Amino acid sequence: MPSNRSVRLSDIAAIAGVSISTASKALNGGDRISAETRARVREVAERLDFQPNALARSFALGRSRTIGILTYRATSTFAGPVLIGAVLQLGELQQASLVFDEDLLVPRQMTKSIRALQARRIDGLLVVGDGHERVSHSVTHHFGVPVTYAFAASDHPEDVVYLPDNEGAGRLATRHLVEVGATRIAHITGSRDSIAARLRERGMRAELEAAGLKQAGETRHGSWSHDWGAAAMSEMLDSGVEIDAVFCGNDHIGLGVLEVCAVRGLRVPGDIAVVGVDNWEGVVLDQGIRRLTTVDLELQRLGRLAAADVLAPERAPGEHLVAPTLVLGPSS
Amino acid sequence: MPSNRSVRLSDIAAIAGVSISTASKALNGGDRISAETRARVREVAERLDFQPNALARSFALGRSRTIGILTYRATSTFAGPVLIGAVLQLGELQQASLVFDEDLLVPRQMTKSIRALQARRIDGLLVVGDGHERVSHSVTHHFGVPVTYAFAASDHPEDVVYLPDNEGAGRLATRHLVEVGATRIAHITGSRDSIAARLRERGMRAELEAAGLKQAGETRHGSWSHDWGAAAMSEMLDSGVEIDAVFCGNDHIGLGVLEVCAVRGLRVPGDIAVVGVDNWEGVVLDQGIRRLTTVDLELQRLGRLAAADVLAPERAPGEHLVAPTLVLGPSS
DNA sequence: CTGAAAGCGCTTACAG
DNA sequence: CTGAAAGCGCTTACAG
Repeated sequence: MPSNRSVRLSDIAAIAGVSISTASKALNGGDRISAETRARVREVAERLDFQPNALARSFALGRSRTIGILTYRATSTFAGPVLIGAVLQLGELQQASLVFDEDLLVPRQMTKSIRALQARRIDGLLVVGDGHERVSHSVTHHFGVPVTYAFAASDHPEDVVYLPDNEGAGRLATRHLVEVGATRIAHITGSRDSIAARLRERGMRAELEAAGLKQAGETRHGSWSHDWGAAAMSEMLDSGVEIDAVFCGNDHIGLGVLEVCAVRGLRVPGDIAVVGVDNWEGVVLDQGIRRLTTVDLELQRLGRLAAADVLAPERAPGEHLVAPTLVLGPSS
Repeated sequence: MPSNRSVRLSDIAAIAGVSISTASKALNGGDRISAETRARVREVAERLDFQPNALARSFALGRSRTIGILTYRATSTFAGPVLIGAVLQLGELQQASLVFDEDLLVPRQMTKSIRALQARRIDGLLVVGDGHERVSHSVTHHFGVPVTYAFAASDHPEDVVYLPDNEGAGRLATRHLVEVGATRIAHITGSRDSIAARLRERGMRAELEAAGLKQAGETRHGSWSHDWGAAAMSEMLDSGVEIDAVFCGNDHIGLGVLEVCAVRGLRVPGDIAVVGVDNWEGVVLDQGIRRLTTVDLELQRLGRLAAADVLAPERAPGEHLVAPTLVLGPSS
């Protein structure tokens, strides 16, 4: 029963026999107050289950405890986890989220969203993008409150930006393959134009070099699909390149590679070890059974970190890369 | 530039040469006011880009324009889209979301979340569950504001509940198969204990009956996996049951079925038409190319509808089923 | 139709 | 250490 619907600070003060200002200080921990007064007020507040009216508090302090979230395609496969991580993190920090899904490149829409967010007196703003491939116009200068970019590259170098560490993902996958004994590692990946693909490849190269290894064959660029993975793997095997592992640019490609291995009677990981990227649940798990070793870019955690950053007392400008994790499966 | 940071209603009033109360009435559309006064005030407000302080407004009206969201496993595959739909819908309605992810069955956690939400003076509450299989304890009586349940069965019959129409999904899939000419429709699905599985099957039965058809063979219950789909399909074909279509309880099963068809040289949909359920992007799409006809339970829309319901002036108690949609692919 | 005044429930200098 | 008072910026009866 919500019996405390209307317990006010003034009630607490009256019962404790102090003024409202003293009661306020007692509860909020100011310093010029006697220990016994504080204890008495707190005891009364506790007993009456006092919950300070958040509306009045916000009004008095000028802080809304609401963070704006400006999203571009919130429903896309990869932006979804970022958004969910953000709203969960904000909730844990007792902050509400005011979410607008807009295309940051359309000035008209932006203006409308920006005005609405300003009117709501948000305490900070989180911009959630749709990955590496798209640069967002910086909106930081429109706001007098902290702005953080998550999963979005901003065009302003002083902005605080959180991105997945795609290069780190390539390093992590490759180091793992080296550690399980692979020495002839091939690479099949997505579009040549993709920034993420390039970064993952670069990470692989760095790690190969560190291990004193050479890449097996040339990188095969194509699409991010199962069919491309299968086609490229077939070609590669037919070409006679000797390989004992494949680092795949994403999970779909990885599954295509696995399929070709199965058809050709190659044992995985005995003959060929395979690692993907994304840890995309629907792709990589079949009713809880994992089919592929993969690298998780930790997008939900990225959302959480970026959201917490908006409220952090100290914020460092520039890019923050979120460390990926390796998820072991039967393919390595 | 946020030059309007401190334009207040009193500024507008002063410039327009009216009192604050008159200015307020002019902007908020009260009736006892002259047309010219209203026009003049509005013109001034427009010119100065006046944005009423949402904090003051909330305080005066006692409405926070914030909706609480109580989630159980917000990050699960199916609850995610519901949550995203909800926060996007609320944003469009200018409502902030205060999200707590808690297990509704753990009283301790609940109590804490409920108190925090009450303290924030939320205007309404949305409970987001994790599907049909789990019944949530009703929390409605803890709140003096509207409570709606999304993707969650409540144990109180008067609660307002939004659920996917699993029976409708079974009907929709079956009707489609009938319409494309199937007459011997088999059913492979998940666990016998699953409520969703039972409802989908019931929908199929109803539609078969309506079409004057009999199900081909018995329903095969197993897991929701690709491997089960393949195994069950193989068995079924070996058993000699004549079939020209399979209604699959989910997409993974559907893909398993497709795989067996491919191996056995059965043309899809020429020899056998296949329909799944879920429209799970990673499963059913390969880089934009669809592999399966499926039924989409419209979970994101469910989240939107439930969120809008919290704020609706009239709310109908009981279950609201959200209509599924058919998504055509190459398998039917 | 218009405006003076009270009220929403806190916080925070400031005087005592 | 404590309390009276002003202030946060709106809305809303109510008197005129």
